[in-house]
Amino acid sequence: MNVKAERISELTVNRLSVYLRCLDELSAQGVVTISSRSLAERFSLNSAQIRKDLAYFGEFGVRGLGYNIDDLRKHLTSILGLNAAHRVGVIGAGNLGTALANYEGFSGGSFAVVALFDSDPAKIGSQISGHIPIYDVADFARKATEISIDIAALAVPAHAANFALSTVVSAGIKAVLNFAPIRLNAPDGVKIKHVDLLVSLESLSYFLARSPLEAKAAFEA
Amino acid sequence: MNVKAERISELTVNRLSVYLRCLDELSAQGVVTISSRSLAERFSLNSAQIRKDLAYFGEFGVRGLGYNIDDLRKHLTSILGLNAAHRVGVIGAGNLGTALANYEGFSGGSFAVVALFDSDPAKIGSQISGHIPIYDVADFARKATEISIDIAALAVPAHAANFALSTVVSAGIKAVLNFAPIRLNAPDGVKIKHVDLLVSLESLSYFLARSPLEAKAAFEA
DNA sequence: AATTGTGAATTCCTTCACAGCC
DNA sequence: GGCTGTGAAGGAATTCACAATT
Repeated sequence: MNVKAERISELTVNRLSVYLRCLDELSAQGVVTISSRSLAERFSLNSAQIRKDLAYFGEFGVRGLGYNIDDLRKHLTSILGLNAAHRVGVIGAGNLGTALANYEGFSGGSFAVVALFDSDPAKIGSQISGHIPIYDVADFARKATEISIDIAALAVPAHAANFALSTVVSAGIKAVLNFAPIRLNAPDGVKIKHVDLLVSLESLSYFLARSPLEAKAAFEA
Repeated sequence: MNVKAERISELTVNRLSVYLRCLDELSAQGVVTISSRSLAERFSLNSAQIRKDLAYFGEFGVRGLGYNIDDLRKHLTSILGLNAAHRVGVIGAGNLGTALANYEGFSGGSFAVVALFDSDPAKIGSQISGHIPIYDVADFARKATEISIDIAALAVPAHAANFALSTVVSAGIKAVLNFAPIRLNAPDGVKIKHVDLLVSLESLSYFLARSPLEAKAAFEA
């Protein structure tokens, strides 16, 4: 599948995911073909960027015509490893963990939250939405094998994140989505993606702090 | 404050946020001084990166000694615009919106969710955790002014995200945190940050799909 | 004529390496 | 001696621009 030996950058992979979602929507609208230019316009990207991103993996387009949407969707789905559904285990059955378990955005089908794990005896044994079980985090390794979890989401406070990480890593998990506002170091062979709300908010705050010029302009307008 | 006229990259700003949180922790532990090298080790970064990031804004260090932690915290807090608390309005009072309203990670104090907005009459008028009100999203502009919202978080399904964006933008909001899995285009003067769980998960999926190769390489080594 | 795929050019980001200072 | 601040070098990501193709 990976035609070029070259290492693919994370930025490229993230964009492929964005492209795929857009293609899904276009396909649902009955659009058959799209050019890199009109795809690029939807994300204010350069069209060469899109062609380069795709060209790492093969020649999916037709010169003069563009890309066949359903064909490209199949390729991207396969490249991103989305043919088989991934089974996500969430560590931490608090507000965030519960929201993840109920998140409708996953209904596309490639990801399913199959269990939550907590250390609170009051939560262990109950279920979210009547069908997603909450297990004891101490049983993570056994349950993860049993129910084939391949991605762990850490939805615990910062002080518990390192322990949660070592729990899932020693259970053999290779892919981790971390929501705790702390930088975790991935052991070799384990991929961690950080979703850090405080970084995002503080970056917005920086922008607001620096835009008095624009605010003033808007005020005078 | 911004000594250099140069434009600061988003990557730099994100890192400043990470540095600040680490400094807060060190300060709580009673550490007084830190060098760029030992700070860098905590994030597996290059120390020159940290010095460069800070040097955009001033000369905060002392040669031979490093940085005074409390001094640097004050500077970063000010640079990031965190002296005054930001008031966040959440559009969408579903699972995600509710989780945001209850999120303990904000308790640092710089951000407070002050209201939620929804279009569901069954939710409007009630409160989250007994103190955060849910208003009609149709009243957003009025309420936003009334309760001084300066950041909007979009916690709505993808199909509602564009409408939510135009609602908050026309109310004068300049900073938006978007959780909907769709790329929104920011109008001039408005900053949007995307928190896209599907992109993160699909990127993990890509890694999992490609790692048998690396596993094999590690085995052969 | 339109659009891809891609080498070359450019821009942006990171790292090196060292003068300057404590 | 140790560490910062920074110009220069190096590397990565993006954009340009055009030959190749339908």
